[in-house]
Amino acid sequence: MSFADLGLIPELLNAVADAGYTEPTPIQRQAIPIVIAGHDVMGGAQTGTGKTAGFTLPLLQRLARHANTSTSPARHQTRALILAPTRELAMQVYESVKTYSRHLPLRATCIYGGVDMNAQIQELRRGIEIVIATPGRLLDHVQQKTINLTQVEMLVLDEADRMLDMGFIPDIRRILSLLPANRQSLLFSATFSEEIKKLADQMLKNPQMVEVARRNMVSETITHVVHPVSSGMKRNLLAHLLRHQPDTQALVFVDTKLVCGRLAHFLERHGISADSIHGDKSQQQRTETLEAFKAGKLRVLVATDVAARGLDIDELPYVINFELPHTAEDYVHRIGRTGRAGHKGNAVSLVCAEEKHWLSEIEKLIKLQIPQEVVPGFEPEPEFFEAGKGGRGRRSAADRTDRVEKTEGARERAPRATQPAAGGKRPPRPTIAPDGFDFSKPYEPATPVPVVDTTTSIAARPDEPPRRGQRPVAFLLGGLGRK
DNA sequence: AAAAAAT
Repeated sequence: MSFADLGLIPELLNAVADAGYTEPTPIQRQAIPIVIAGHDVMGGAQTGTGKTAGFTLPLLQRLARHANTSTSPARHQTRALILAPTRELAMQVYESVKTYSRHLPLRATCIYGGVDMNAQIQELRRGIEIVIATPGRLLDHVQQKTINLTQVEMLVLDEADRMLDMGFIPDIRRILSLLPANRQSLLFSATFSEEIKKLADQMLKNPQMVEVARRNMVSETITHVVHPVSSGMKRNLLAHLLRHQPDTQALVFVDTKLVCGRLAHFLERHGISADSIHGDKSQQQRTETLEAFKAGKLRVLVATDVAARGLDIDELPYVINFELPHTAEDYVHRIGRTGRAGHKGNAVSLVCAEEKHWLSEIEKLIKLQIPQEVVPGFEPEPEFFEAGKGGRGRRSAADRTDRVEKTEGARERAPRATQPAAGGKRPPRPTIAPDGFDFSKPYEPATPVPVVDTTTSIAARPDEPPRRGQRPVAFLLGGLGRK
């Protein structure tokens, strides 16, 4: 089975060949002929299955039927609209459209927030057939009458479930009301809740179902592992793991924007090139950081769930859950950034006692018992191994205090600097960082990692998180505040 | 539970 067998026109076949693809993926085999035939599609595909090309190629072919000919009623009008939930995702679809449309006289542009509107307006004035957009900025253009959607022939809703989660429903409905009723619509979603079905009912006419096997929710080329660890030692363990895999890149997920930035700083201070990406960063920073990571200029990208879905990073070997996601579905999306297109991938999760509950939810969903490996020197709280304990529901203030003490205890037990032999060379002091990191540990990465002078850089940083001894107070206050 | 998205 080749792309030619799917009925694609030569211009598209050439573009596919230019991009180096030879064989269509299952979702492409299913979707391409259906879309070319003009049907609406309800697609149940995970990302990383070739979904984007699966709708981009036939969409271009439909538009190419009368591309910019003088007889075309919609010459240089917006004829296709693709909506995506995040800016990065929109950009990625745009790249795909650009790649496959290179031999066709069709123009595409990407419309999203966080950047200057004027450049987008100029671009739209040129006459653009294919617009890839996030909903908010698109509506902004609609309001300013800088885009006309009355000639749209094709609509794609990508990652529809995510759009729902993000509260985009009103925006989507609004956009739908602006489009001609006589159009072809494609809806892609990883899950099918009642709400998605409702949306599909309103949006699609006699849709054909396209679905890749449900059981392959999680790529089989991914190796999963859980490292039980106390919450206080997580970042040290992360640095430890990264130092033992010196040549690999890793995408590290955290739950909050605050932790995101701090963790990236922590890794940088420990000589591991890292940066962070989250929604509070400027769009320019987000774009640049992602580019740097994709280009291999950055070893570690610390991210919130802004990067959890759909992002395609070539041959990314490691996804690390620094914090376990609180829904099992998020786990599937996060680790879906690795093990793509048949490559091998590793999904590593650092799990403390409080997170055990989420772990069992995840294992239920992916129908897989994830092996647990305690890394020596980074043992978890004892309660991690106690059946039924850990993380279910809210914790009382007393519990929280207890947890802090346990965490501090774990730090006390962390390996101490070895005493220098009398008369021997003294290592620089202190060798134990305030956060408990032990610099004297005999790390021997295969290739040396650049060493930063952590003793001075830590002392010099005014924006450090609170030192030991202050933290329990904050925890206590938080606990009391709950009542 | 937090994050994402128009300003």
